[in-house]
Amino acid sequence: MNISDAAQTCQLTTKALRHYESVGLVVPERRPNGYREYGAQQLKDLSFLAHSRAMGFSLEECRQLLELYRNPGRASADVKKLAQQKLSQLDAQLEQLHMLRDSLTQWVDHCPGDASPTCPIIQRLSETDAART
Amino acid sequence: MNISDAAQTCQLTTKALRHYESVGLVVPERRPNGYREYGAQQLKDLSFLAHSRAMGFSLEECRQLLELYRNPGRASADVKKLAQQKLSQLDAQLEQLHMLRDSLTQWVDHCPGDASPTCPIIQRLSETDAART
DNA sequence: TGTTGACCTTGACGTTAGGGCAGGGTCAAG
DNA sequence: CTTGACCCTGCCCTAACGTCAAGGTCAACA
Repeated sequence: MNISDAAQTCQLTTKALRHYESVGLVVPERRPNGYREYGAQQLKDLSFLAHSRAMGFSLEECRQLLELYRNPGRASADVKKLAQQKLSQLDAQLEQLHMLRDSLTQWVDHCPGDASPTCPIIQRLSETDAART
Repeated sequence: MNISDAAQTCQLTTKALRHYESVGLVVPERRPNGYREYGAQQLKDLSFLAHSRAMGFSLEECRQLLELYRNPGRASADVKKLAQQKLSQLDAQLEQLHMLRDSLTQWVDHCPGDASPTCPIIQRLSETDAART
């Protein structure tokens, strides 16, 4: 299967597929004319990759997941560990973003939003250092 | 004030300050020897920038905020609009991350985490396309 | 047979917001 | 006069591709 068909099948772009090959994640065969030939196994790997990426895993994390996916002798504990790591990252990120959102929401609520220059948002951002809400 | 003192004062790095200058955000004077000289206004701008960055605004968004900050004739409505845009982005990102976290949490909960290769996480990631939780 | 248009190849550069390093100039203290 | 702590510019690096350019290949159609 050609690269663009493989890409469409797996909901990816041709550029992504070339990238995955360049970093050694999914390496297709080559036909005599130099065209990439994606086989059934590659297509499965690419789908797995696409789903892993969609779940927020980085390419390096995907590399580890893919290794486990390909290894029938894997231990589910290893998979779980990777997932839990990602979960921790997600939680940390969520906490951070929540705080930003809460602050920003308050600031927006207190901003008149009219033609006057007085604005609590600007004031907060310019405060040298003090108790900030 | 020298660049490293300015950086320390504003909780930034010298590299960041040089970067902000290179993109025209905060441009200090130069002394005869070529050293950057950060004045009171630059320090205020940099603090404002640091706080804006910490609130999740991109440098381009910071550029607009800085423009409003510097302009005494600004309308708070313009500031509010930028903040609301950022808020929308944050909400969208939070929603996305929440969904990821919820799915991942379920998958982790259902993974035995032992030495067996059977793992719902791997299974979910390799499903060609079906109803996924 | 020739030619077009759609596909494929590689390679280089752009993106964000700086980090890190190399090579070299400047300054203040001892 | 030297040493160490600064400062300067410029280049390459990050993640995960997107975009563009120049050129090779292929299948169909006149």
